[in-house]
Amino acid sequence: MEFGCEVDLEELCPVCGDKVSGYHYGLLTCESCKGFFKRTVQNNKIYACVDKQQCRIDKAQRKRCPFCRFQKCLHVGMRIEAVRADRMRGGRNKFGPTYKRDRALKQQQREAYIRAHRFRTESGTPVASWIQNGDFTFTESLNTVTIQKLSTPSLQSFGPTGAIQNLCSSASSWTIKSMYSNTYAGSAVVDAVTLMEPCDPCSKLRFTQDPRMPPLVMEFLLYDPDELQLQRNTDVHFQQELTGCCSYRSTFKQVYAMVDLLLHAIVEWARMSALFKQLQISDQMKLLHHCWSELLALDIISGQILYDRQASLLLIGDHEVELPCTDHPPGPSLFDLSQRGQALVEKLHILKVDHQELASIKYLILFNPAAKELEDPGFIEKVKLQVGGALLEYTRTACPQLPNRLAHLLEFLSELRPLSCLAEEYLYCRHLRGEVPCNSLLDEMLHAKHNCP
DNA sequence: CTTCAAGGCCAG
DNA sequence: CTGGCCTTGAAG
Repeated sequence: MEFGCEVDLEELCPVCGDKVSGYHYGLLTCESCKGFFKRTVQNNKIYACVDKQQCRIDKAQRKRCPFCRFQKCLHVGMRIEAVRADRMRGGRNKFGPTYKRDRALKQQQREAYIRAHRFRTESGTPVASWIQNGDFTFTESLNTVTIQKLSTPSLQSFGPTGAIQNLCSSASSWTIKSMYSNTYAGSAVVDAVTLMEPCDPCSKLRFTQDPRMPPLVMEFLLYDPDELQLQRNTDVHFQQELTGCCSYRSTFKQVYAMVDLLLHAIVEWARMSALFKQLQISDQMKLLHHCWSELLALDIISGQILYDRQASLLLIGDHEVELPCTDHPPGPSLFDLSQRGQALVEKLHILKVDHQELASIKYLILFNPAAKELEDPGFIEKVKLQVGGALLEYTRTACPQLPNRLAHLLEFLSELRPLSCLAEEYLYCRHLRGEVPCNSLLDEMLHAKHNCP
């Protein structure tokens, strides 16, 4: 109420743009499209388009072509299987949890918006101007996302769908899980809470002055752990763990300790994310097991970009590890890895990538619907699209002279992947030789990848 | 108990 | 056939 022109994030029906009346058959739609979809499916209706099957569907014209209207219903993600074959009334269906998460996601979006609003108002930026800029166009990606790929309306598919199966297995060793219950007592002694306390907003306030920064990107930036926080913890860690450790193997011991420390930071960072919290624990683990090496590689590369870490050295602050070139066993060498990493660092330097972009890219890596056996890939896909949309919005406004900037960032991502695979292979080779400390987070990550078929 | 997304009803 | 409003009933 404090701002008369408060932008209401009121939803519009993704089919026709009319006012939404609630969740119907998988997503927020208006009452009329709900009824239309129900009638079509219940009565097995087959429509035909008299034109080119690409009629525009809006509130005024939605009655004109039921064929295209139904196509659009399917395209935006309305679910045939949510129409009950037995016509039973009342109660709840299996989409209940999906609706709940979607609501939470939207709530998160609203909060980010309000926070952004407050920052901008406090920093004296006229509010009205950026509201008029349509700062929230990226949220449209939520509505236009195709949840289910249905090329043609198939009205016969009423049978049990089994689309979401409970494939969850809890057979692995779960160091992450123990972190989840706050009883982790592994080798890397890290106070996980202090590691991830939100950064002092003032230190990043200068970034929030830009009135056009998408709220989601600002949120990512504000909650991105910074170098000082990591360093504080590594100081403690190294004093405790590595004093007097200067034998020839200590270099690798340090690498593993550092990797483990970074992995802890990564897991904690993810866990603190409001978007990530919406997922079931099993999906959280699957995502982390799937992308840990990419996030690790990105962390190391980001350190060089953002904090100008020395190129030939690894990891954090004062605890840099010198790379030996005499790394002869089979598999990739640390030297190879650093060479390839360096190439990517160069690339990011040329791109002049900034903290906002790096913080957002981490979410693109984390929310990867390609991770295996996810319970709710649809939600993860949605988040990915949302993050991508916010990043696109950000790059467009921050760098209007480079309209293809997002494509370059995504290209970087596609090049990061093979590097992270190589790094994983490297660590796995060393793991096979018994060099990776048991019960470490790294140990768990390597097992999760290589034990699962 | 309340919620809210299903199905049902019926004037237009 | 449409779409606004009503009834239902499992989940929380």
